[in-house]
Amino acid sequence: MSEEKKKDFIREAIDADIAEGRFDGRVHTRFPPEPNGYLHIGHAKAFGLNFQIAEDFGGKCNLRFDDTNPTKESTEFVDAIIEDIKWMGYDWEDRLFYASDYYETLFDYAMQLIDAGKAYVDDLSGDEIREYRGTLKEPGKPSPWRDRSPEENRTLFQEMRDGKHPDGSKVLRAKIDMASPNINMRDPVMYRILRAHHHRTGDAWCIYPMYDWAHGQSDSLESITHSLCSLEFEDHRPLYEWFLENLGIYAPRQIEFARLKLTNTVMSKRKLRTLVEEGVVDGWDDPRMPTLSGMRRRGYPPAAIKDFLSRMGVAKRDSVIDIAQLEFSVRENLNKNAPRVMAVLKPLKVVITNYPEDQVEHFTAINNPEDESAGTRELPFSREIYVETTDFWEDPPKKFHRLGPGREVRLKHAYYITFQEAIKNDAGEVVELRCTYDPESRGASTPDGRKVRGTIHWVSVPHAKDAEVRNYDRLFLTDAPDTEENWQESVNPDALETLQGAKVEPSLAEADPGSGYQFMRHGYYALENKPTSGDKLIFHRTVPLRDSWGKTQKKS
RNA sequence: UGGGGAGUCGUUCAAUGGUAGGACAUCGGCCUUUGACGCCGAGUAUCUAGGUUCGAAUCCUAGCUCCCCAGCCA
Repeated sequence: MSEEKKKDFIREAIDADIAEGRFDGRVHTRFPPEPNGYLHIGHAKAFGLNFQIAEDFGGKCNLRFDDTNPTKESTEFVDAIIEDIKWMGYDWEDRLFYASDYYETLFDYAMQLIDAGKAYVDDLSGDEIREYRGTLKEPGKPSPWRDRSPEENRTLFQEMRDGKHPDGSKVLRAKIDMASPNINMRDPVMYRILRAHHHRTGDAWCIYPMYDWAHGQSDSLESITHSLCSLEFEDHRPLYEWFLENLGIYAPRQIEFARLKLTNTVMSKRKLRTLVEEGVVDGWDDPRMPTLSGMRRRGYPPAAIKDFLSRMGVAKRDSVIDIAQLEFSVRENLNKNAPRVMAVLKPLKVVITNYPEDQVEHFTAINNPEDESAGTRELPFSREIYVETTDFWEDPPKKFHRLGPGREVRLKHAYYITFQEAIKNDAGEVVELRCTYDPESRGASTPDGRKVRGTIHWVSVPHAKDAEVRNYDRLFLTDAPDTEENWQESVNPDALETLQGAKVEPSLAEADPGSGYQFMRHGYYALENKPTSGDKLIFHRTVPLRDSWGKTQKKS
């Protein structure tokens, strides 16, 4: 289906490179996450693009952790990132790398620049460096240490590595141009002294490369042909090229694209981390989060996420995509793949007064009308059933095709029943319904072919299984909370609704953790994928069914 | 107002000098043993002003608006 789809500007650029014979026609990409948080759907756009392009062009894609800041990184994040990318169906084979694999090489490269008089050790403090850097309009001025000799720089830099200087006392900087209009070129810091335990190199190093110094060389070392990254690195490109050129090593082509943003959520790692740390959500994998682990738990199929991403395409313009677009892809996927089951979320007991007291019948139900191969299952039916509380209305509007005074409805797969009486408690609340059924309507249609407009779902009381159902809504009430000063005030307090007393059909007792279903007339739900205590079933609402009835109701 | 980017329906992606199109969203209608799905239909867009051209979203000029950059973060 995506065959006729227009190629994006990146693929066009790669086509052109191949046509020219650039990189000998090779295509080799990479996804370079920093292991300082969980991956979200924005990252999925980035790694999906890299892996997909490699696949489409018959090339390869590496996974490389850009682990240059040990104070923020951990193996927990490394493991989570690996799990998420695998879940999305991508494979880097044996090409799993870390920037920390290259620390030694990077150190040697730095020495090369020092020897060439293109890097120097600076004793200025952090504040001073900032002052000397100038502003967006004013050029910077050279550090007093800028003209140290290569010999002295070599000695000092070695001492930095050997731990002879305290944290923050010195840095290694590239000697480029303090007056450059591009601030990234004003003698950027290459190394800082940082006595921090690294998740892979342990305490072997007390100096760590800056991302800008590590990134381009890492791509070079891996013979990457196309370094795809987001827009904000556009003006770092000249710096990366400067490093590569002055080192005299292989240079990839960097192409920048716009990050993915979604409405009604936040996407920055800092904000996601805040939500986790302040307990606004239960963790990185809370189903309300835009993280891949959250979406997995919530029941979003990887294929639906991929479909969404391919529909969105890739461009350079800043955009915020309506989250409804994602939900569309999820619904479309689940509509084809999710088995239909009946679940009563807010149960109301119905006694079918003319149905034999101890009788149990079984009806054959189609598992998925969209997929014949999904087969059928047997549904037990008895005198007492649960129906949805909202499927009864004492004083219904005209177009309410459900239970109410004098109304007959179809019980999906079973019988027609007609409302007779509502039993109320002392508070006047309806606690039970009395109905009669038409034995002629077995299988939910009658010989006389009469029309019954309403069809409702139900669960047999003695066969029902208990379940907890968690209904999710948008995490934020506003379109772009990311741009708001007090963004946390836009958190949707009703983003989670927990229903404790749900009753579901017995077949669900055998459901696999993480598997998805359509609760008919409600939405798509996924069984909790984490170990739970007790035998209660916990379902997460993946996405509700579209509801034109609810929509028209709201209008009136 | 230094440098780097970007402006096309409500949203997003296309149209690469030749009829501005798709998807989502919205609004109608049909269908229905899920008020789902499906089907049919509708409306709404080229940032502005000039210029080149038979013809401009596309090329030129001048503006305007938005995003990114002054971490020893990535």
